[in-house]
Amino acid sequence: MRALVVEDNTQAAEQISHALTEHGFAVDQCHDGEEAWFIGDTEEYDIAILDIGLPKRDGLSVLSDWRRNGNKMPVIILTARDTWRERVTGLRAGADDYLIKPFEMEELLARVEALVRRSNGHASSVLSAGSLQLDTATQRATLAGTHLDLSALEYRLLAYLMNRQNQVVSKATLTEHLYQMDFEHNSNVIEVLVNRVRKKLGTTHIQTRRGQGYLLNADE
Amino acid sequence: MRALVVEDNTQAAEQISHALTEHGFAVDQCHDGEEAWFIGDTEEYDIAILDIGLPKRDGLSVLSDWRRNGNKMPVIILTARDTWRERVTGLRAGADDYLIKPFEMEELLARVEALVRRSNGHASSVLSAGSLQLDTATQRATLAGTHLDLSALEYRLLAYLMNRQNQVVSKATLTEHLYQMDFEHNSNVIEVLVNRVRKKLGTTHIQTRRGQGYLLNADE
DNA sequence: TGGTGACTGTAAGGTTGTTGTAAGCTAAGG
DNA sequence: CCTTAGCTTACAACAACCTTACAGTCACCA
Repeated sequence: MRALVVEDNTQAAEQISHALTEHGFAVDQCHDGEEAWFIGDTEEYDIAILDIGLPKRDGLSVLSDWRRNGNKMPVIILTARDTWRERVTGLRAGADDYLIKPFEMEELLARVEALVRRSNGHASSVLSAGSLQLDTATQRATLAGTHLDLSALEYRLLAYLMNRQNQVVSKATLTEHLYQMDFEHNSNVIEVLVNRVRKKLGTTHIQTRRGQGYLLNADE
Repeated sequence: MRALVVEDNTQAAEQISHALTEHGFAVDQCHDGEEAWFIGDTEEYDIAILDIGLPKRDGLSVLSDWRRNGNKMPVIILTARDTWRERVTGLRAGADDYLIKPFEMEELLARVEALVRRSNGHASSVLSAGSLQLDTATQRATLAGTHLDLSALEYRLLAYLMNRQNQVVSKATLTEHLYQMDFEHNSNVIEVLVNRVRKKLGTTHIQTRRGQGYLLNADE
C-alpha cells in the first residue's frame, strides 16, 4: 500500500507519515500544491492525505484537477477547525473523507483503513486467501490457524498480494507500492523478500509467473 | 485508559480527576462547553464525565454534537438534583449514565468502571490473559496466583494491553493512551516502561513486533 | 523543613532484528 | 545447451529496541 501525504507543515507531515508507515504503508511526502498535483497525477497511490491550506496552490484545486484527470484514488482532506465550508467544498471536489485538525492519529488511521478497504471492495478487516488469513486491524497473519511471525516489510508484501489475490503483480509494481519513491529500482530486493516470506508460508502460496511477476494463490 | 473531565468548577474537576487518576486513568480536564466539544471531538477517550451546566456552551448540546459526529465513547453526565428533565434529555442525547450532584466519588468510580468494562465488551471486572490476571475493580494484578507489585503507570500499561490482547499496539498509540495530551512524543519512555513491566512479569508475556509495536500474548 | 523512598522521564551505550546488496546457483524456455 | 529470470545464501549497515544508571519530582513522615 502506498500513501501520499501532502502537508506543508513538515513536522505534521512527518508524524502522519510515521503513523502510516507503522501501519504498513509506504509513504511519500510533499509540501506544496504544485508538487502535490504533479506527483499525485504521475505516481500511483492507494490513498492520499491532503491538507487544504498549501503554499503555491490550494489543496482543493489540486484535488479537483486530479479528479478531472480521472484519478480515483481515495483522498482524505485535512481542514482547520472552523472552516466547515472548506469541508463541504472539499467533499464536492471529490474528497472521500475529511478530518479536522488537530486530530488523533488513530482516527486518521482508522479512516484510512476504512477507505482503503472500501476501495478494494472488502467489507471486513480480515483478508483471507485459502488457509491464509490476515487481520489488518491487529496486523497479524495466520496460516491454517497458527500465527505467522512476519517482519513489517514482509507483512506489507503479503497484505498487498492478498489485496489482489489471483492477479499477477509485477516486481516493478511491488517495488513501487512497498517503498518510498526515491528507492533505486535495480536490485533484487523483491526476490529476496518473496523468498523470506515463502520460507514462512511454504512455497505454494506465492507463485512465480516468469517474466511477469508474482501472484498469490487464492485457494491454497 | 484516558478520561475527559468536563466541569467548570475547577475544584470539583480536580477532585474527580484525582480520583480517576488514582484508579489508573490518564485524565484531561476542560472547563467550558466550547473547549469540551472540540477536545472530545479531536482526542480519543475511553470515557467522558460531562457536567451539564457549563459556560459558553451547554453540555447537552456538546454531547449531541459528539454523537452526531459518530463519537461513541461512554459518557456520564452530571446533573443537579432537581433537574430531572435534564437527565431524560441527557440520556436521549446519548449519555450512557448519569449522576446527581453531589455524589460520592466511589459511586462515580464504580459507574465509570462498569461503563468502560461494558464498552470493551467484558462482563466481569477481572481481565485475564493466560496466567495473568488483572482485577480492574481492586487494581491488583496477579501472575499465576501471586500478587504483582506494579506502579500506577505500569498498571495502566498492562491494563491497556490486556484490553487488546493478541493485537499489535504501536508505541504511538500507547503514548497517546497512557499520557496527557501535552506529552512530547520523542523519548523512549514506553520502552523503559515495558522493560520495567517485563522485569516483574517475565519476558514472555509482552512480545515486541519490531517496527510495529508490542502485543500481549493471550496464552502465556 | 528536611529527609526518605517510590516513581518516572532522560540519556547513553549495548544488543539484536531487519533489510538491502552482492555473488553464485537453478531451472525455465527456447 | 545456452541464455536469462529468478532463487538462495551470506553479510554488513542500520535502525529499532533493550538496558542501565541517574536525576528530578512528589508524597509522606518525623
